[in-house]
Amino acid sequence: MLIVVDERTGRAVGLELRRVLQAGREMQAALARRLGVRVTDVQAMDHVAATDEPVGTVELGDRLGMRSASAAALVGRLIEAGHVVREPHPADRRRVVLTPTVHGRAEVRDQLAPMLDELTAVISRLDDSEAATVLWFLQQAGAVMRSYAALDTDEADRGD
Amino acid sequence: MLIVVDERTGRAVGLELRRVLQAGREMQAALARRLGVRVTDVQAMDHVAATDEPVGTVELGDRLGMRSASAAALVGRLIEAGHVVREPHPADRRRVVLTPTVHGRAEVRDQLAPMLDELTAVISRLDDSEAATVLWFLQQAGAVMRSYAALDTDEADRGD
DNA sequence: GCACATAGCTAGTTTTTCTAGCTATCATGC
DNA sequence: GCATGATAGCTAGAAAAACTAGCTATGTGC
Repeated sequence: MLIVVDERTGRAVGLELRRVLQAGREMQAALARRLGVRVTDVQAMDHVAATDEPVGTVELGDRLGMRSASAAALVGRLIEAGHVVREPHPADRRRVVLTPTVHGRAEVRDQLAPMLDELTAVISRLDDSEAATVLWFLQQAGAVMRSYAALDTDEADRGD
Repeated sequence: MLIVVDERTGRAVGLELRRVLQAGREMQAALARRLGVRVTDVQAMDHVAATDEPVGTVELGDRLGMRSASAAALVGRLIEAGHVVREPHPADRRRVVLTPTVHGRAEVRDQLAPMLDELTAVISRLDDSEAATVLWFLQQAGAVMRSYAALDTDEADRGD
């Protein structure tokens, strides 16, 4: 077995990733307070706004760990608040496509702007190869976590 | 102004960080399902188990973005489920110190073990200097997000 | 000692999520 | 082409969680 990172550093990286996830939660809690909404709603907006492929009600619920009925209620709230719009899916008439409104997108962006600027500043201190390393790590870590989450979906089908 | 990372790569790093935070949420949602508890409870366990300094009821609530009353109820649930114990703070008699039980810690660890192994494998593919870069970035990103969250606490004091 | 802030809790209310079950649409096998 | 089963989304009513308001006890600063 190849060990290129000494054990202590490896532990530190893992721990720091955990702390980043925690910090992300704290940040979202703060954002939710500022916008006057619940944490769930902020998380939902993040998922609606960030994905390349369109998100529907059930998909959104899966990602947030809630049932489809709860997700439907959540989407209703977001629509009523004017944060997202619900449109029919072009190819599948069962589905809907959720898209953030200009207003919803701007509200979040305005609140996060100072933090995103700082984050950009941090990134800009990396040189090209360092940025590539960080990018690779984030991709790998994200993939590992997503595959763990996907495993659960399969098990849920068994209905234990 | 010094730009060492080209704009496209910088954007990619920021986006990937966002995706990691999302993946972290999905992972926790999956973990919550497997353990048969709510997402909030898993997040609470994470904060109770991970910090160097002891966490109390109010502090826990702050990190999760909830009021102290809700946090007290949450702690009650965790205690009743046998996941944490509540002990008096050694120096401040107003406070309590929350500590995960052996049982609670083991339950989470068992469920996460396969994912943590994969994560360790990813980290071990970094050489020393790469790991240092990743560690630095995670520390910086975490700090930025935490300081954003802390800002909110100040504003909340103004009670607007 | 006194005023004020902080940690934690209880009680009652509001909000959110859940379970159960329904319709409509899609995918598959015959 | 049409059953069969799966999937996306929704409604209704029940259960759970978070909220507001307000309280006690302890700590902090004058």
